[in-house]
Amino acid sequence: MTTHESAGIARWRQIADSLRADIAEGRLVDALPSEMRLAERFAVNRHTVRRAIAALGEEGLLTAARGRGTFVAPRPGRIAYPVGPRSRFSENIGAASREPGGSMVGATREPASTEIAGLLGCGIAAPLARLDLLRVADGAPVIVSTLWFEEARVPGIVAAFAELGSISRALEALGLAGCRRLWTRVSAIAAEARDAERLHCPLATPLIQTTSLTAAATGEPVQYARSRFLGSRFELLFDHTAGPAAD
Amino acid sequence: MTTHESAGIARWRQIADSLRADIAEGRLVDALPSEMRLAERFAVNRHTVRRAIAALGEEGLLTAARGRGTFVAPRPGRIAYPVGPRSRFSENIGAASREPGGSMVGATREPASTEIAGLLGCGIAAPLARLDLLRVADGAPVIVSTLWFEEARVPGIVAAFAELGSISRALEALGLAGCRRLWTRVSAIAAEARDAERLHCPLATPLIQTTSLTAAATGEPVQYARSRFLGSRFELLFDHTAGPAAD
DNA sequence: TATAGTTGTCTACACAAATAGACAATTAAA
DNA sequence: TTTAATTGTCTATTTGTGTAGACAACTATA
Repeated sequence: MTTHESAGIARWRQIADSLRADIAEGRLVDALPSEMRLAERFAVNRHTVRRAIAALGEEGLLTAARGRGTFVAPRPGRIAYPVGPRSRFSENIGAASREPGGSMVGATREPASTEIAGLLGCGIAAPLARLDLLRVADGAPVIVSTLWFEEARVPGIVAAFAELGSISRALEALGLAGCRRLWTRVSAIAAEARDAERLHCPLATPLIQTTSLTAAATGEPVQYARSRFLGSRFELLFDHTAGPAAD
Repeated sequence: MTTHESAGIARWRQIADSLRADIAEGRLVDALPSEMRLAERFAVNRHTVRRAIAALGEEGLLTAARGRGTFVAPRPGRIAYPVGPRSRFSENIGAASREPGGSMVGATREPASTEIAGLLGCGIAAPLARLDLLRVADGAPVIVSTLWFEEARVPGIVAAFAELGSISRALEALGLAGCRRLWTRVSAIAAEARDAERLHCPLATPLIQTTSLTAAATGEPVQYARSRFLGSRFELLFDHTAGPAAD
Protein backbone atom coordinates (compact mmCIF):
# COMPACT_ATOMS: atom_id res chain seq x y z
CA MET A 1 0.00 0.00 0.00
CA THR A 2 1.88 3.04 -1.26
CA THR A 3 -0.20 5.82 0.24
CA HIS A 4 1.39 9.25 0.24
CA GLU A 5 0.33 10.65 3.57
CA SER A 6 0.67 14.22 2.36
CA ALA A 7 -1.59 13.77 -0.68
CA GLY A 8 -3.98 16.61 -1.35
CA ILE A 9 -2.17 19.20 0.72
CA ALA A 10 -0.14 21.80 -1.16
CA ARG A 11 3.55 21.93 -0.30
CA TRP A 12 3.38 25.58 0.76
CA ARG A 13 0.55 24.65 3.11
CA GLN A 14 2.60 21.92 4.73
CA ILE A 15 5.49 24.35 5.21
CA ALA A 16 3.13 26.95 6.68
CA ASP A 17 1.71 24.32 9.06
CA SER A 18 5.19 23.24 10.11
CA LEU A 19 6.29 26.81 10.79
CA ARG A 20 3.04 27.55 12.61
CA ALA A 21 3.64 24.56 14.88
CA ASP A 22 7.22 25.71 15.53
CA ILE A 23 5.93 29.14 16.48
CA ALA A 24 3.16 27.76 18.69
CA GLU A 25 5.60 25.51 20.55
CA GLY A 26 8.10 28.32 21.02
CA ARG A 27 10.76 26.59 18.91
CA LEU A 28 10.84 29.58 16.58
CA VAL A 29 11.23 33.10 17.95
CA ASP A 30 12.47 36.53 16.82
CA ALA A 31 14.01 36.41 13.34
CA LEU A 32 13.03 33.69 10.90
CA PRO A 33 15.78 32.08 8.82
CA SER A 34 16.05 33.76 5.43
CA GLU A 35 13.82 32.60 2.61
CA MET A 36 16.78 30.93 0.89
CA ARG A 37 17.73 28.99 4.01
CA LEU A 38 14.17 27.86 4.55
CA ALA A 39 13.95 26.81 0.90
CA GLU A 40 17.03 24.66 1.40
CA ARG A 41 15.76 23.22 4.67
CA PHE A 42 12.43 22.18 3.15
CA ALA A 43 14.06 21.19 -0.17
CA VAL A 44 11.81 23.53 -2.06
CA ASN A 45 11.92 26.62 -4.26
CA ARG A 46 12.13 30.02 -2.64
CA HIS A 47 8.77 31.03 -4.10
CA THR A 48 7.08 28.14 -2.34
CA VAL A 49 8.49 29.30 0.99
CA ARG A 50 7.35 32.83 0.20
CA ARG A 51 3.82 31.61 -0.27
CA ALA A 52 3.88 29.86 3.12
CA ILE A 53 5.22 33.01 4.74
CA ALA A 54 2.54 35.08 3.06
CA ALA A 55 -0.16 32.82 4.50
CA LEU A 56 1.27 33.10 8.01
CA GLY A 57 1.58 36.85 7.50
CA GLU A 58 -2.14 37.05 6.80
CA GLU A 59 -2.75 35.19 10.05
CA GLY A 60 -0.72 37.82 11.85
CA LEU A 61 1.99 35.40 12.95
CA LEU A 62 4.82 36.91 10.89
CA THR A 63 5.88 40.30 9.62
CA ALA A 64 8.39 40.71 6.79
CA ALA A 65 10.69 43.70 6.29
CA ARG A 66 12.49 44.15 3.01
CA GLY A 67 16.23 44.07 3.45
CA ARG A 68 16.06 43.06 7.11
CA GLY A 69 14.30 39.77 7.34
CA THR A 70 11.08 38.18 8.57
CA PHE A 71 10.09 38.22 12.20
CA VAL A 72 7.85 36.19 14.45
CA ALA A 73 5.11 38.21 16.13
CA PRO A 74 5.01 37.86 19.94
CA ARG A 75 2.90 34.78 20.51
CA PRO A 76 -0.19 34.90 22.70
CA GLY A 77 0.70 31.80 24.70
CA ARG A 78 -1.53 28.91 25.70
CA ILE A 79 -4.46 29.52 28.02
CA ALA A 80 -4.31 27.14 30.96
CA TYR A 81 -7.82 25.79 31.47
CA PRO A 82 -8.34 23.78 34.65
CA VAL A 83 -11.07 21.17 34.32
CA GLY A 84 -12.76 19.80 37.40
CA PRO A 85 -16.14 19.36 39.04
CA ARG A 86 -16.64 23.12 39.33
CA SER A 87 -15.15 24.33 36.06
CA ARG A 88 -16.69 27.47 34.68
CA PHE A 89 -15.53 29.29 31.64
CA SER A 90 -15.58 32.77 33.14
CA GLU A 91 -13.46 31.73 36.13
CA ASN A 92 -10.90 29.95 34.03
CA ILE A 93 -10.40 32.76 31.58
CA GLY A 94 -10.52 35.28 34.37
CA ALA A 95 -7.78 33.49 36.27
CA ALA A 96 -5.63 33.65 33.16
CA SER A 97 -6.05 37.44 33.28
CA ARG A 98 -7.84 37.66 29.98
CA GLU A 99 -11.15 39.40 29.51
CA PRO A 100 -13.81 36.76 29.34
CA GLY A 101 -16.60 37.05 26.86
CA GLY A 102 -19.14 35.01 25.11
CA SER A 103 -22.13 35.35 22.92
CA MET A 104 -25.11 33.22 22.12
CA VAL A 105 -24.96 32.27 18.46
CA GLY A 106 -27.99 30.04 18.54
CA ALA A 107 -30.80 28.85 20.79
CA THR A 108 -33.13 26.17 19.45
CA ARG A 109 -35.35 23.36 20.63
CA GLU A 110 -34.72 19.84 19.48
CA PRO A 111 -35.89 16.36 20.43
CA ALA A 112 -33.52 14.24 22.51
CA SER A 113 -31.43 11.73 20.59
CA THR A 114 -31.09 8.24 22.03
CA GLU A 115 -27.61 9.08 23.29
CA ILE A 116 -28.49 12.34 25.00
CA ALA A 117 -31.73 10.95 26.43
CA GLY A 118 -29.71 8.19 28.07
CA LEU A 119 -27.22 10.64 29.55
CA LEU A 120 -29.75 13.18 30.81
CA GLY A 121 -32.11 10.47 31.98
CA CYS A 122 -35.10 11.75 30.06
CA GLY A 123 -37.33 10.16 27.44
CA ILE A 124 -36.22 9.74 23.86
CA ALA A 125 -37.38 12.68 21.74
CA ALA A 126 -38.16 14.67 24.89
CA PRO A 127 -37.93 18.39 24.14
CA LEU A 128 -34.47 19.79 24.81
CA ALA A 129 -33.26 23.36 24.94
CA ARG A 130 -30.09 23.65 22.88
CA LEU A 131 -27.74 26.57 23.40
CA ASP A 132 -24.86 27.40 21.05
CA LEU A 133 -22.20 29.66 22.55
CA LEU A 134 -19.13 31.28 21.09
CA ARG A 135 -16.50 32.17 23.63
CA VAL A 136 -13.93 34.86 23.11
CA ALA A 137 -10.53 35.66 24.59
CA ASP A 138 -8.44 38.69 23.65
CA GLY A 139 -11.02 39.61 21.06
CA ALA A 140 -10.72 36.36 19.12
CA PRO A 141 -13.14 33.44 19.21
CA VAL A 142 -11.53 30.44 20.90
CA ILE A 143 -14.31 28.06 21.96
CA VAL A 144 -17.60 26.97 20.46
CA SER A 145 -19.83 25.02 22.77
CA THR A 146 -23.23 23.45 22.53
CA LEU A 147 -25.27 22.80 25.65
CA TRP A 148 -28.35 20.63 25.97
CA PHE A 149 -30.88 20.84 28.82
CA GLU A 150 -34.11 18.96 29.31
CA GLU A 151 -36.57 21.77 28.94
CA ALA A 152 -39.01 20.46 31.54
CA ARG A 153 -36.25 20.44 34.15
CA VAL A 154 -34.92 23.96 33.57
CA PRO A 155 -37.71 26.02 31.99
CA GLY A 156 -36.56 29.42 30.84
CA ILE A 157 -32.85 28.56 30.85
CA VAL A 158 -32.30 30.40 27.58
CA ALA A 159 -33.90 33.61 28.82
CA ALA A 160 -32.02 33.34 32.11
CA PHE A 161 -28.70 32.97 30.34
CA ALA A 162 -29.49 35.85 28.01
CA GLU A 163 -30.10 38.07 31.01
CA LEU A 164 -27.34 36.92 33.34
CA GLY A 165 -24.65 36.11 30.77
CA SER A 166 -23.51 33.00 32.62
CA ILE A 167 -24.68 29.41 32.67
CA SER A 168 -23.91 28.81 36.33
CA ARG A 169 -25.74 31.97 37.38
CA ALA A 170 -28.66 31.08 35.14
CA LEU A 171 -28.89 27.67 36.79
CA GLU A 172 -28.73 29.24 40.25
CA ALA A 173 -31.54 31.60 39.30
CA LEU A 174 -33.62 28.54 38.44
CA GLY A 175 -33.00 27.08 41.88
CA LEU A 176 -30.15 24.78 40.85
CA ALA A 177 -27.18 25.93 42.86
CA GLY A 178 -24.14 23.76 43.44
CA CYS A 179 -24.11 21.92 40.14
CA ARG A 180 -21.15 19.60 39.68
CA ARG A 181 -19.50 18.20 36.59
CA LEU A 182 -19.58 14.40 36.72
CA TRP A 183 -17.16 13.54 33.93
CA THR A 184 -15.36 14.94 30.91
CA ARG A 185 -14.41 13.12 27.73
CA VAL A 186 -11.68 14.49 25.53
CA SER A 187 -10.82 13.80 21.92
CA ALA A 188 -9.23 15.64 19.02
CA ILE A 189 -10.93 16.48 15.75
CA ALA A 190 -10.23 18.51 12.64
CA ALA A 191 -12.08 21.79 12.22
CA GLU A 192 -14.88 21.43 9.70
CA ALA A 193 -16.13 24.27 7.52
CA ARG A 194 -18.62 25.52 10.12
CA ASP A 195 -16.20 25.40 13.02
CA ALA A 196 -13.47 27.02 10.94
CA GLU A 197 -15.77 29.87 10.06
CA ARG A 198 -16.89 30.46 13.62
CA LEU A 199 -13.45 30.11 15.17
CA HIS A 200 -11.86 32.11 12.38
CA CYS A 201 -9.22 29.46 11.82
CA PRO A 202 -8.01 27.49 8.78
CA LEU A 203 -9.78 24.32 7.76
CA ALA A 204 -8.55 21.13 9.43
CA THR A 205 -7.08 23.02 12.40
CA PRO A 206 -6.79 20.60 15.33
CA LEU A 207 -9.45 21.20 17.95
CA ILE A 208 -9.85 19.75 21.41
CA GLN A 209 -13.35 18.34 21.69
CA THR A 210 -14.80 17.78 25.12
CA THR A 211 -18.13 16.33 26.11
CA SER A 212 -19.25 16.56 29.69
CA LEU A 213 -22.16 15.83 31.95
CA THR A 214 -23.17 18.18 34.76
CA ALA A 215 -25.53 17.24 37.56
CA ALA A 216 -27.47 19.19 40.18
CA ALA A 217 -26.58 18.93 43.85
CA THR A 218 -29.11 16.10 44.06
CA GLY A 219 -27.08 14.08 41.56
CA GLU A 220 -29.69 14.43 38.86
CA PRO A 221 -28.13 15.10 35.42
CA VAL A 222 -28.95 18.60 34.23
CA GLN A 223 -26.70 19.61 31.38
CA TYR A 224 -24.89 17.81 28.60
CA ALA A 225 -22.25 19.86 26.81
CA ARG A 226 -20.02 19.53 23.78
CA SER A 227 -17.22 22.07 23.36
CA ARG A 228 -14.49 22.62 20.83
CA PHE A 229 -11.34 24.48 21.89
CA LEU A 230 -8.77 25.96 19.54
CA GLY A 231 -6.03 23.38 20.07
CA SER A 232 -3.15 25.81 19.70
CA ARG A 233 -4.50 28.27 22.26
CA PHE A 234 -5.45 25.95 25.09
CA GLU A 235 -4.07 23.47 27.50
CA LEU A 236 -6.63 21.65 29.62
CA LEU A 237 -5.44 20.89 33.12
CA PHE A 238 -6.65 17.84 35.02
CA ASP A 239 -5.52 17.65 38.61
CA HIS A 240 -5.75 14.09 39.90
CA THR A 241 -4.76 14.96 43.46
CA ALA A 242 -7.58 17.37 44.38
CA GLY A 243 -10.50 15.14 45.29
CA PRO A 244 -14.21 15.88 45.06
CA ALA A 245 -14.59 16.63 48.74
CA ALA A 246 -11.61 18.96 48.88
CA ASP A 247 -11.82 22.37 47.27
CA MET B 1 -8.84 40.80 4.65
CA THR B 2 -10.10 38.21 2.16
CA THR B 3 -8.49 35.08 3.52
CA HIS B 4 -9.71 31.82 2.08
CA GLU B 5 -9.50 29.48 5.02
CA SER B 6 -9.43 26.44 2.74
CA ALA B 7 -6.44 27.57 0.67
CA GLY B 8 -3.78 24.97 0.02
CA ILE B 9 -5.95 21.93 0.61
CA ALA B 10 -7.25 20.16 -2.49
CA ARG B 11 -11.03 20.06 -2.76
CA TRP B 12 -11.10 16.26 -2.89
CA ARG B 13 -9.08 16.19 0.30
CA GLN B 14 -11.57 18.44 2.07
CA ILE B 15 -14.40 16.21 0.92
CA ALA B 16 -12.54 13.11 2.05
CA ASP B 17 -11.89 14.71 5.44
CA SER B 18 -15.54 15.67 5.80
CA LEU B 19 -16.74 12.17 4.94
CA ARG B 20 -14.12 10.64 7.24
CA ALA B 21 -15.39 12.77 10.11
CA ASP B 22 -18.99 11.77 9.34
CA ILE B 23 -17.96 8.13 9.42
CA ALA B 24 -15.95 8.51 12.61
CA GLU B 25 -18.84 10.23 14.37
CA GLY B 26 -21.32 7.63 13.19
CA ARG B 27 -23.31 10.14 11.15
CA LEU B 28 -22.68 8.07 8.03
CA VAL B 29 -23.38 4.36 7.99
CA ASP B 30 -24.18 1.60 5.49
CA ALA B 31 -24.70 2.94 1.98
CA LEU B 32 -23.10 6.21 0.95
CA PRO B 33 -25.19 8.62 -1.14
CA SER B 34 -24.46 8.15 -4.83
CA GLU B 35 -21.54 9.98 -6.40
CA MET B 36 -23.92 12.34 -8.20
CA ARG B 37 -25.73 13.24 -4.97
CA LEU B 38 -22.48 13.84 -3.16
CA ALA B 39 -21.25 15.98 -6.05
CA GLU B 40 -24.38 18.11 -5.71
CA ARG B 41 -24.10 18.31 -1.94
CA PHE B 42 -20.50 19.51 -2.08
CA ALA B 43 -21.13 21.65 -5.19
CA VAL B 44 -18.42 19.85 -7.08
CA ASN B 45 -17.86 17.66 -10.12
CA ARG B 46 -18.51 13.95 -9.82
CA HIS B 47 -14.85 13.16 -10.56
CA THR B 48 -13.74 15.18 -7.55
CA VAL B 49 -16.04 13.14 -5.34
CA ARG B 50 -14.66 9.98 -6.90
CA ARG B 51 -11.16 10.98 -5.94
CA ALA B 52 -12.21 11.56 -2.34
CA ILE B 53 -13.92 8.17 -2.27
CA ALA B 54 -10.82 6.54 -3.75
CA ALA B 55 -8.69 8.01 -0.97
CA LEU B 56 -11.05 6.73 1.72
CA GLY B 57 -11.13 3.38 -0.06
CA GLU B 58 -7.34 3.13 0.27
CA GLU B 59 -7.72 3.79 3.98
CA GLY B 60 -10.14 0.88 4.15
CA LEU B 61 -13.09 3.03 5.22
CA LEU B 62 -15.19 2.52 2.08
CA THR B 63 -15.80 -0.17 -0.50
CA ALA B 64 -17.40 0.57 -3.87
CA ALA B 65 -19.42 -1.90 -5.95
CA ARG B 66 -20.26 -1.12 -9.54
CA GLY B 67 -23.98 -0.88 -10.13
CA ARG B 68 -24.81 -1.16 -6.43
CA GLY B 69 -23.24 1.74 -4.67
CA THR B 70 -20.53 2.58 -2.15
CA PHE B 71 -20.59 1.27 1.39
CA VAL B 72 -19.11 2.28 4.71
CA ALA B 73 -16.91 -0.37 6.31
CA PRO B 74 -17.84 -1.23 9.90
CA ARG B 75 -16.00 1.40 11.95
CA PRO B 76 -13.55 0.42 14.65
CA GLY B 77 -15.06 2.73 17.24
CA ARG B 78 -13.31 4.97 19.69
CA ILE B 79 -11.18 3.45 22.40
CA ALA B 80 -12.32 4.71 25.78
CA TYR B 81 -9.21 5.62 27.74
CA PRO B 82 -9.80 6.43 31.41
CA VAL B 83 -7.24 8.84 32.81
CA GLY B 84 -6.66 9.04 36.51
CA PRO B 85 -3.98 8.71 39.18
CA ARG B 86 -3.41 5.04 38.34
CA SER B 87 -3.75 5.06 34.55
CA ARG B 88 -1.71 2.47 32.77
CA PHE B 89 -1.78 1.83 29.08
CA SER B 90 -2.03 -1.95 29.28
CA GLU B 91 -5.03 -1.85 31.63
CA ASN B 92 -6.89 0.68 29.56
CA ILE B 93 -6.48 -1.10 26.28
CA GLY B 94 -7.07 -4.43 27.96
CA ALA B 95 -10.34 -3.22 29.42
CA ALA B 96 -11.46 -2.25 25.94
CA SER B 97 -10.89 -5.88 24.93
CA ARG B 98 -8.17 -5.11 22.46
CA GLU B 99 -4.78 -6.75 22.48
CA PRO B 100 -2.34 -4.35 24.02
CA GLY B 101 1.09 -3.98 22.58
CA GLY B 102 3.95 -1.61 22.49
CA SER B 103 7.48 -1.38 21.34
CA MET B 104 10.43 0.71 22.21
CA VAL B 105 11.38 2.82 19.24
CA GLY B 106 14.10 4.72 20.97
CA ALA B 107 16.06 4.95 24.23
CA THR B 108 18.53 7.75 24.66
CA ARG B 109 20.14 9.88 27.35
CA GLU B 110 19.74 13.62 27.29
CA PRO B 111 20.39 16.51 29.66
CA ALA B 112 17.36 17.95 31.48
CA SER B 113 15.86 21.08 29.95
CA THR B 114 14.90 23.92 32.30
CA GLU B 115 11.26 22.92 32.07
CA ILE B 116 11.72 19.21 32.77
CA ALA B 117 14.28 19.87 35.51
CA GLY B 118 11.72 22.03 37.27
CA LEU B 119 9.03 19.39 37.01
CA LEU B 120 11.17 16.42 38.06
CA GLY B 121 12.92 18.44 40.73
CA CYS B 122 16.40 17.70 39.51
CA GLY B 123 19.24 19.93 38.39
CA ILE B 124 19.27 21.59 35.00
CA ALA B 125 21.19 19.46 32.51
CA ALA B 126 21.06 16.49 34.91
CA PRO B 127 21.28 13.24 32.91
CA LEU B 128 17.84 11.90 31.96
CA ALA B 129 16.82 8.58 30.51
CA ARG B 130 14.48 9.18 27.61
CA LEU B 131 12.23 6.39 26.38
CA ASP B 132 10.25 6.55 23.13
CA LEU B 133 7.37 4.09 22.90
CA LEU B 134 4.99 3.22 20.11
CA ARG B 135 1.73 1.69 21.29
CA VAL B 136 -0.42 -0.51 19.16
CA ALA B 137 -4.08 -1.56 19.17
CA ASP B 138 -5.62 -3.95 16.69
CA GLY B 139 -2.33 -4.15 14.87
CA ALA B 140 -2.18 -0.44 14.12
CA PRO B 141 -0.03 2.15 15.88
CA VAL B 142 -2.23 4.52 17.90
CA ILE B 143 -0.03 6.25 20.48
CA VAL B 144 3.51 7.58 20.51
CA SER B 145 4.82 8.53 23.89
CA THR B 146 8.05 9.88 25.25
CA LEU B 147 8.98 9.34 28.88
CA TRP B 148 11.69 11.10 30.84
CA PHE B 149 13.24 9.82 34.08
CA GLU B 150 16.06 11.22 36.14
CA GLU B 151 18.66 8.56 35.64
CA ALA B 152 20.11 8.80 39.15
CA ARG B 153 16.68 8.12 40.64
CA VAL B 154 15.77 5.08 38.54
CA PRO B 155 19.03 3.52 37.31
CA GLY B 156 18.44 0.75 34.80
CA ILE B 157 14.88 1.77 33.94
CA VAL B 158 15.45 1.15 30.24
CA ALA B 159 16.77 -2.37 30.77
CA ALA B 160 13.95 -3.11 33.22
CA PHE B 161 11.33 -1.98 30.73
CA ALA B 162 12.96 -3.96 27.95
CA GLU B 163 12.72 -7.09 30.08
CA LEU B 164 9.30 -6.62 31.68
CA GLY B 165 7.50 -4.84 28.82
CA SER B 166 5.69 -2.48 31.16
CA ILE B 167 6.60 0.81 32.76
CA SER B 168 4.71 0.22 35.98
CA ARG B 169 6.28 -3.21 36.44
CA ALA B 170 9.71 -1.80 35.64
CA LEU B 171 9.24 0.87 38.32
CA GLU B 172 8.11 -1.75 40.82
CA ALA B 173 11.18 -3.82 40.07
CA LEU B 174 13.27 -0.77 40.96
CA GLY B 175 11.53 -0.49 44.31
CA LEU B 176 9.04 2.18 43.28
CA ALA B 177 5.64 0.60 43.77
CA GLY B 178 2.45 2.64 44.11
CA CYS B 179 3.35 5.46 41.75
CA ARG B 180 0.56 7.99 41.19
CA ARG B 181 -0.12 10.42 38.38
CA LEU B 182 -0.28 13.94 39.78
CA TRP B 183 -1.75 15.81 36.84
CA THR B 184 -2.45 15.59 33.13
CA ARG B 185 -2.46 18.42 30.60
CA VAL B 186 -4.30 18.00 27.34
CA SER B 187 -4.04 19.89 24.09
CA ALA B 188 -4.57 19.19 20.40
CA ILE B 189 -1.92 19.39 17.72
CA ALA B 190 -1.55 18.54 14.06
CA ALA B 191 0.51 15.48 13.17
CA GLU B 192 3.93 16.50 11.87
CA ALA B 193 5.91 14.47 9.37
CA ARG B 194 7.57 12.30 12.03
CA ASP B 195 4.39 11.58 13.95
CA ALA B 196 2.48 10.90 10.72
CA GLU B 197 5.08 8.37 9.70
CA ARG B 198 5.11 6.59 13.04
CA LEU B 199 1.34 6.60 13.48
CA HIS B 200 0.77 5.70 9.85
CA CYS B 201 -1.73 8.53 9.44
CA PRO B 202 -2.07 11.43 7.00
CA LEU B 203 -0.22 14.67 7.64
CA ALA B 204 -2.05 17.21 9.81
CA THR B 205 -4.24 14.55 11.39
CA PRO B 206 -5.53 15.87 14.72
CA LEU B 207 -3.75 14.30 17.67
CA ILE B 208 -4.49 14.50 21.37
CA GLN B 209 -1.33 15.54 23.15
CA THR B 210 -1.04 14.86 26.85
CA THR B 211 1.74 15.71 29.23
CA SER B 212 1.70 14.24 32.70
CA LEU B 213 3.73 14.02 35.84
CA THR B 214 3.93 10.82 37.89
CA ALA B 215 5.26 10.64 41.43
CA ALA B 216 6.38 7.83 43.70
CA ALA B 217 4.38 6.91 46.80
CA THR B 218 6.59 9.36 48.69
CA GLY B 219 5.32 12.19 46.50
CA GLU B 220 8.66 12.62 44.81
CA PRO B 221 8.29 13.21 41.03
CA VAL B 222 9.61 10.26 39.06
CA GLN B 223 8.41 10.38 35.50
CA TYR B 224 7.46 13.09 33.05
CA ALA B 225 5.61 11.90 29.96
CA ARG B 226 4.42 13.35 26.68
CA SER B 227 2.02 11.25 24.60
CA ARG B 228 0.22 11.73 21.32
CA PHE B 229 -3.00 9.81 20.70
CA LEU B 230 -4.66 9.33 17.33
CA GLY B 231 -7.55 11.75 17.82
CA SER B 232 -10.06 9.75 15.82
CA ARG B 233 -9.45 6.50 17.68
CA PHE B 234 -9.51 7.71 21.27
CA GLU B 235 -11.67 9.32 23.82
CA LEU B 236 -9.98 10.19 27.09
CA LEU B 237 -12.24 9.82 30.10
CA PHE B 238 -11.84 12.00 33.16
CA ASP B 239 -14.04 11.05 36.07
CA HIS B 240 -14.43 13.96 38.47
CA THR B 241 -16.49 12.04 41.01
CA ALA B 242 -14.08 9.24 41.91
CA GLY B 243 -11.57 11.17 43.97
CA PRO B 244 -8.51 9.84 45.77
CA ALA B 245 -10.00 10.41 49.23
CA ALA B 246 -13.60 9.50 48.46
CA ASP B 247 -14.99 5.99 47.79
C1' DT C 1 30.71 54.41 -0.32
C1' DA C 2 30.84 49.76 -1.61
C1' DT C 3 29.24 45.18 -0.64
C1' DA C 4 26.76 41.33 0.83
C1' DG C 5 22.42 39.81 2.24
C1' DT C 6 17.69 40.40 2.59
C1' DT C 7 12.63 40.83 0.78
C1' DG C 8 9.57 42.19 -3.34
C1' DT C 9 8.17 41.58 -8.13
C1' DC C 10 8.16 40.05 -12.73
C1' DT C 11 8.18 36.40 -16.61
C1' DA C 12 8.05 31.67 -18.19
C1' DC C 13 7.32 26.72 -18.07
C1' DA C 14 5.95 21.91 -16.33
C1' DC C 15 2.82 19.32 -13.79
C1' DA C 16 -1.17 18.36 -10.68
C1' DA C 17 -5.95 19.38 -9.64
C1' DA C 18 -10.66 20.32 -10.93
C1' DT C 19 -14.18 20.76 -14.38
C1' DA C 20 -16.91 18.94 -18.28
C1' DG C 21 -18.91 15.53 -21.25
C1' DA C 22 -19.56 10.96 -23.08
C1' DC C 23 -20.02 6.14 -22.81
C1' DA C 24 -19.21 1.27 -20.98
C1' DA C 25 -20.18 -2.22 -17.29
C1' DT C 26 -22.88 -3.80 -13.67
C1' DT C 27 -26.88 -4.18 -10.61
C1' DA C 28 -31.63 -4.10 -8.97
C1' DA C 29 -36.22 -3.50 -9.77
C1' DA C 30 -40.31 -2.72 -12.78
C1' DT D 1 -36.56 -8.22 -20.76
C1' DT D 2 -36.54 -3.48 -20.21
C1' DT D 3 -35.40 0.41 -17.60
C1' DA D 4 -33.27 3.34 -14.37
C1' DA D 5 -29.57 3.96 -11.37
C1' DT D 6 -25.16 2.97 -10.08
C1' DT D 7 -19.79 2.74 -10.51
C1' DG D 8 -15.74 2.56 -13.91
C1' DT D 9 -13.04 4.59 -17.69
C1' DC D 10 -11.76 7.51 -21.34
C1' DT D 11 -10.65 12.34 -23.59
C1' DA D 12 -10.22 17.26 -23.28
C1' DT D 13 -9.86 21.89 -21.17
C1' DT D 14 -9.07 25.28 -17.53
C1' DT D 15 -7.17 26.64 -13.21
C1' DG D 16 -3.87 26.09 -9.36
C1' DT D 17 0.76 24.65 -7.68
C1' DG D 18 5.70 24.36 -7.88
C1' DT D 19 10.03 25.33 -10.21
C1' DA D 20 13.43 28.40 -12.44
C1' DG D 21 15.77 32.59 -13.36
C1' DA D 22 16.41 37.46 -13.30
C1' DC D 23 16.35 41.87 -11.35
C1' DA D 24 14.69 45.80 -8.33
C1' DA D 25 14.39 47.77 -3.63
C1' DC D 26 15.99 48.03 0.78
C1' DT D 27 19.11 47.31 5.06
C1' DA D 28 23.11 46.73 7.76
C1' DT D 29 27.90 46.55 7.89
C1' DA D 30 32.73 46.84 6.62
